[in-house]
Amino acid sequence: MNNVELAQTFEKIADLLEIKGEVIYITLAYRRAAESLRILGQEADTYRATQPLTSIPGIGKAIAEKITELLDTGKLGFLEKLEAEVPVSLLEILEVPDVGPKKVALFWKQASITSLNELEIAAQERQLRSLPGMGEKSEQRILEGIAALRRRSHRMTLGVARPIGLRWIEWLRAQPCVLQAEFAGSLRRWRSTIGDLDLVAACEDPSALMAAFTGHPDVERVLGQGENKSSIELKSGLKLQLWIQPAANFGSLLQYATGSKEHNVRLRELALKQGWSLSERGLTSPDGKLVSYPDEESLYQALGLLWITPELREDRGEIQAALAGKLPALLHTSALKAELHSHTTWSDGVSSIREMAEAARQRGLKVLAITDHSASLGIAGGLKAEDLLKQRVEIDQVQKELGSDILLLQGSEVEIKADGTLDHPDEVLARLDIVIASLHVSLRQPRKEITERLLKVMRNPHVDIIGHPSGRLLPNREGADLDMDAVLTSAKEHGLALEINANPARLDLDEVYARRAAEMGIPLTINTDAHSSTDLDLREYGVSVARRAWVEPEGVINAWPVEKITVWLKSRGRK
DNA sequence: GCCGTTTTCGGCCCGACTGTTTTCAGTCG
Repeated sequence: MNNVELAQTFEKIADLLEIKGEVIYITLAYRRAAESLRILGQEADTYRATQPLTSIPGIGKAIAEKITELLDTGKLGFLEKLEAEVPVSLLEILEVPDVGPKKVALFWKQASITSLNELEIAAQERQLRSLPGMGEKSEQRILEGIAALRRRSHRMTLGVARPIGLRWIEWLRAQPCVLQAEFAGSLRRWRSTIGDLDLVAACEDPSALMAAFTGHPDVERVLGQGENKSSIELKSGLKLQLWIQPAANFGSLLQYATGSKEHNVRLRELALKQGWSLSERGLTSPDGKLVSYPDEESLYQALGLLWITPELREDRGEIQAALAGKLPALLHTSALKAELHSHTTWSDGVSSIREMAEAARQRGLKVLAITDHSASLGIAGGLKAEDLLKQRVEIDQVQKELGSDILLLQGSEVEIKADGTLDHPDEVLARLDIVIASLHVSLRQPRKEITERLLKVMRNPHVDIIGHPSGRLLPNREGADLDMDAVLTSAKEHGLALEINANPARLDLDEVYARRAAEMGIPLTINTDAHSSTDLDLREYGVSVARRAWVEPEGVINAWPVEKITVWLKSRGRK
């Protein structure tokens, strides 16, 4: 059982216990443990070989025993007993918006409803309104909720959400009373996928702004409307929330709406220890006096903290670090000097070598590696060995024309074939300036097989970088079922670099393994995998992964001085 | 169920909004 499966098991336990009516803090403990496992960056099975599971935050004696049972037997007696008490099909009802554990228990115990279909029929037949605490409106809301659930649009990638968020900010700032407006939530934290869009505004006439918001022409339904907070569903299915506060309190509001929820909980606990109570309205002193904060910096400062960049606000140690004055010095896009993964018209790119080089130079890059696909990736027009010789001539020519402003490297993104061999023979790889090996096909191989396939490639001394290691495609296609512990260990052993692919549909390595890799001292490389010159602007998405992974500039090859990059390549046997 | 520069027991974040209610419970973020 891997960490994701363990986490899902504990989330299921939490849901079932909540419906059962267990004390809320017990369910919270299971959820916290699940999250800890998700971000561990090392399989629990490997972890326990060197240190006790109870050293993981949020995991104590009871949950550690359950993990051990799951790892050793694949089963959990506690869960089996629980499932015999609480029907698992109730969990699908829990997904309905505005239906929580209390309502689920009510439907189950008082109306014998145990599935989504039964709930829908009962609502259609007007049987729910007679239950205690229910009425006509609640019944209608449940029918709407079921419909919303069925047409639910899945999470968006960051690359889709950012332009939408920016347009809404523009709209907000154009409204008459608005003094400040930002997007908040997971979009501001640069999470790789985004569910709903959270917006905040400072405005002295909130009711007018709320009316404009809920009356926007793109609105399909108004989900809620109040003085300080409203939420809408657009015709596209996207949900938006808007919070409004006076400008004097914009910092508290922005902080609150940015989250994450877990970060905010920790922050409030910290405030409480210092005798304050924290909310989106500001800090309340023990004698009930409310203090507002116009910006986030002053709010964090009031709690004795350095300002924490939104990317770190996930309750992964950032508050302790800020208290100790030891926040990481994170990477900025402007620090990137190199792009080591790009495609041109020689394979499936749309820009020429010259256009790519010019675009890279304009963006302040000092190194550009041209890494077109290898032959077997037929769909991408991959290059054969003889094509590489011809391409080298063109690269040399462009290099001569552009002079020393930018260093062009000839590389290849070599296909890792299903049997674990590479698409070019070693003598061809040896002639190149840099080699990326990537998985594109047969990603569904069983864990053992696909891990061994990748490890075999990593042992080849002519491979410098593993491109987008998992092969995932956001928001929906899972990556390969790799044993990442083994992959990271091998990268460390062979001095290989692992890529953080900056394409918002990839962001692969993800932040969990990027953090682990950096801790292990494995060099990371942030590349856009550009298929056009404008794709070079995707660098900021890759940087966001590194930032969320606490990676500092020294850990990223692209942020090294050019001389250090060439020294690294030489150390790998490149000329 | 977890955790400890107040505590190994007794705490564990906070407010807005909705609907059903005459003061509050449930849900959400």
